[in-house]
Amino acid sequence: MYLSDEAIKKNVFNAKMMKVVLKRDGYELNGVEFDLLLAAYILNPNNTKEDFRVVVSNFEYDDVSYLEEVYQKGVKYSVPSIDKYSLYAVKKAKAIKELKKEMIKELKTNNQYDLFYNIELPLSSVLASMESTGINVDMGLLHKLNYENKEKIDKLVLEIHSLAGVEFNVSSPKQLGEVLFDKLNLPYAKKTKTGYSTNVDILNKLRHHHPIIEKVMTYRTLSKLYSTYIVGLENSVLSDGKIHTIYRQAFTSTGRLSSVEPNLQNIPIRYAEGREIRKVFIPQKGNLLLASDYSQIELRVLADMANEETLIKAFNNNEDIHTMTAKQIFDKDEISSLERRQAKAVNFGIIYGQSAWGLSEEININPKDAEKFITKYYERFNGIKVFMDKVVGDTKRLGYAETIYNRRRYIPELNSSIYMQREAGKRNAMNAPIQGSAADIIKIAMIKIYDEMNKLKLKSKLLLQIHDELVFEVDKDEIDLMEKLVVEVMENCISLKVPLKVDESMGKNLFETK
DNA sequence: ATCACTTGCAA
DNA sequence: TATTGCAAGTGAT
Ligand SMILES: [Mg+2]
Repeated sequence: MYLSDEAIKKNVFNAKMMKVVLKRDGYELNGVEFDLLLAAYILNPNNTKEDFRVVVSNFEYDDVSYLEEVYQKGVKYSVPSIDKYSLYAVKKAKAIKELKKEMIKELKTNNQYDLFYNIELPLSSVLASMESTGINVDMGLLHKLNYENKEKIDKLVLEIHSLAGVEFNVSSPKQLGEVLFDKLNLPYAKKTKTGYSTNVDILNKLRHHHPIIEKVMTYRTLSKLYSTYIVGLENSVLSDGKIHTIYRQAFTSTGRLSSVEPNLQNIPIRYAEGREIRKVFIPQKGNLLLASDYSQIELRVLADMANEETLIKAFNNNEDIHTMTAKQIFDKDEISSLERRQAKAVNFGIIYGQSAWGLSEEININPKDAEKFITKYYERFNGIKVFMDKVVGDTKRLGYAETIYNRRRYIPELNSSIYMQREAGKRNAMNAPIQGSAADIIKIAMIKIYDEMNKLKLKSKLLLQIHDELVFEVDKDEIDLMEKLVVEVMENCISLKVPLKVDESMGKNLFETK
């Protein structure tokens, strides 16, 4: 009753975790009006630890033990005695009580109370529900993929040893480097801190120099899939047959979420072999999966924030943005697929604050041409240029960059005496408002969708968030309703100078949704 | 055990 | 010398 009573207000540290743990034991937690973890994160997302003591230390408060003291480290880890834990709990409660007022005051001073109270706090309930629900997994298929991949990898290793004329650990970049560049004397030897570089860019250049290269590349692909996505996911399935990822809500410096144990925000999709993994993610009986993703949300956010006329017009006319960009920077009307690809890279680069050199490396052109593209881009999209210069200037002056919803990222590196750090600081400053505002927007959409689904007492569930995409488990009786509801809310949850566009796709597994 | 490093997966 | 992440395997400590 105390826990579930909305009218009894609670002040806590990490409401999301509390809700998930309590739910597991059959208790509901409602009425949270202050979460110190979230408040501290909003006040400064660089302070990113989840240890209570470490967080409050940033507010000059030290009368609480470190987690390590309460639980011990490593093998010595143990559940503390009741007395020890009680003291810890009471100290935490006291700290929350004492810090609450000044933290809320600071949030209000910064115009961040709305972000705290109306976005992050309600979002913690949405995320708790997503974590508790979990996503269903086809264990049989996962085991089958395990067997098939193991066989392929074993064969590849034998072939690679034979081609090398020596047995070695193919997974060791050190040993592989020595085989390729010392024993086989292949070109493009490039040093890293610890030895030769053997990453995919290097291997690609070596493709036609020796038949071992192709095999090594296939080995890399398959062993990545095997270790991280087949064995890794198998080990993450709980006794309910589901995977329950944990979202870190108070961690990234831009305001994005991240996903751990396992990370469900980096499931393969770009290449066919890896994409197969997606077939193991299936809905519960009587449901389908619905994936809804924002189209070009970061460029749309940029168009809005920079008030860039040409870009705004293009989005309002629902033009293909990369083709439009190509027309502008190449000064012509007919755009080849290569030119579109290059323009797409430029658009990406703009969001990341990329240099001409970086762009040239990315799309294999010479730095001079890359420089021309970028110059032309800023000429044709002058609003972007003005905006980026303003962001860097403001950030240097204020110490932080900010999003549409006043989320801050402090960037002290901008005043560093070291050139590289200053340059990195500029890129961080240019990227933070874009990536961060996109994160704000999808968070708002999640809250509104979750509220609406509860109001309508729907059986469907929000399962996953992948930065610009939401995945739902949709009851077969609610398909039409959910398709409409999700697009409607995602596209209209905020109003920018450009429309937001959402693509939806329904399927029997995560492979089919797209 | 823990850590730094390299590599590769996603938006 | 492109942003934000997580995690596996190796090899050193
Ligand atoms: Mg998208």
